Amino acid sequence: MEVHSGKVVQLSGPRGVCCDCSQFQLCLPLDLGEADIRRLEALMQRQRRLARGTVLYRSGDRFRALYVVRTGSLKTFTLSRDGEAQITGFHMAAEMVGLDAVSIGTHPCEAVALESSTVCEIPFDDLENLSRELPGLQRQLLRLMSREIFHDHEMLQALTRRSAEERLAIVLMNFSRRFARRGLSATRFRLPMSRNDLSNYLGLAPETLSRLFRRFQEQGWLEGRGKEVVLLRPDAIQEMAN
Amino acid sequence: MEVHSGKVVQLSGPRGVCCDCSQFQLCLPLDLGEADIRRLEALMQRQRRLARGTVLYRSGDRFRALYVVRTGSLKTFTLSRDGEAQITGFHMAAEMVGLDAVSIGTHPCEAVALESSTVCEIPFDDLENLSRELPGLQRQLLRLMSREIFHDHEMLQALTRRSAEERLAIVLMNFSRRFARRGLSATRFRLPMSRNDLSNYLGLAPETLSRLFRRFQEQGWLEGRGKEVVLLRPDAIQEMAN
DNA sequence: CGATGGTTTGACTTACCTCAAGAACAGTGG
DNA sequence: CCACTGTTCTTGAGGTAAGTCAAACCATCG
Repeated sequence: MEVHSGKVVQLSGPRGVCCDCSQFQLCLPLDLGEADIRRLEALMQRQRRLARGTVLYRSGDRFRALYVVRTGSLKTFTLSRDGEAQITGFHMAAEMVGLDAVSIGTHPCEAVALESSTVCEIPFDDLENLSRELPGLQRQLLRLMSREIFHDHEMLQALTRRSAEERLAIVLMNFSRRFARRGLSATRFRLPMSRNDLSNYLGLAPETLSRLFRRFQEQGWLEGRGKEVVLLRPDAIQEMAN
Repeated sequence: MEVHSGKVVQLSGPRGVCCDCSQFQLCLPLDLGEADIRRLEALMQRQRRLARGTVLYRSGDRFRALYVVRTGSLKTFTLSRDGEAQITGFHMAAEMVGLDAVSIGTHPCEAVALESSTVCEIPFDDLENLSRELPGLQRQLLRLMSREIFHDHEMLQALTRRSAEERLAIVLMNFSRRFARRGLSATRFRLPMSRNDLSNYLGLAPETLSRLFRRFQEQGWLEGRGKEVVLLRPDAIQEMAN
């Protein structure tokens, strides 16, 4: 699962923030020369600030760029014919958004900031051109997409074969891993999304999710007030997630 | 959804069968010179025959090649810790298998022939190298992966927000479209997989699926004996699938 | 022919959803 | 700092879609 290996490429952007790639998955496993770094850097100059609730792109928008979350977090969701939303993913710092649009040229889902966030815009045409010259970059791009597929398959498995409480355990451990990857605590973190969003993502009613949180607390597995969560028995939760 | 446009590249393989690309999604939208066609062709020479039930690759196998289904059909599925299978997809002629392995270098799922089938093997390293020189090929590769993500998201939506009968309607129309795309009848076809596999894919108990088929027949929407299916009211089924 | 595995049917159970009503919370403005 | 309003979250009661279990049925196929 972890593709984070190899030399870390440190990029410093124009304002010294945008292109600090120590977290950004697209650069990480690359081993580029100074000149190549500059070129990749050039693609990532454009940065956008998003207030909570801001739409990054809408379903149906023309696909022009991929985005890397720099700070904060986003959710992506599809809207069915009758306006029902289905959340397809949450995207935290260092993660990429928009990969599902490459195929059809328009965004099949909508991306919205869950909190005040910043994202880095990468024009796709330019990225594609550059990746033609940098084999490592090309491979990494494919890897990211493949990883997305892999994740979706895990999610499919979870949503069909697992009980509600198993799903909660799975998603909790998933977040735990993603926070840990960024050097944050694996047992004490803040879920950036509402209970509603989370229940939607898990294919459950909000009421069911609420009851599950209570049950987990009664069992002494976690403590949570609001969005803050402390995992007291990560081993037990992991066991449940299997 | 349909990326099938542009000039059709006709390739004739060594035995005159392997590389007839009129159906193969990787070549379709390309506009290549004679020399390039030969090179792409060269990647696809290796063909494998699979008897029903034959394993193409196992979960955990080192990832070396992608496969294109030439005839017959395959299923792919993941195995959870405790041996439970979750079918992630059915793959018919002209469709590609193995894309989810690019990320981690090993196959995360297992591929098995549903009937006597043939597949075309494409060594991934070679494909990657060639795609560096042929921009159209590179883009098409990304597109295929993105389409897979798109499909998975649709599936996620179906499995969480839709009732059992809606799911059946969705999958029936999906197959209908895929058969039609290959020039076969959209209303009269043979489902290559067992009821068990189909129910697993839809996240339902086999019994539930059986009852659904009966209900659809009672309503005069379809007729089916065994794996043969005739859609009598595709409009109604489409309506249900929404 | 019986043996094997897939499929159907019926009776019963249950995990989760729905509905409805409070409770906690987050802004907003006084 | 406190009302006030709207929103999100929790809790309870009751219903139902789909799962489970068990048995009968039906195809292949040696």
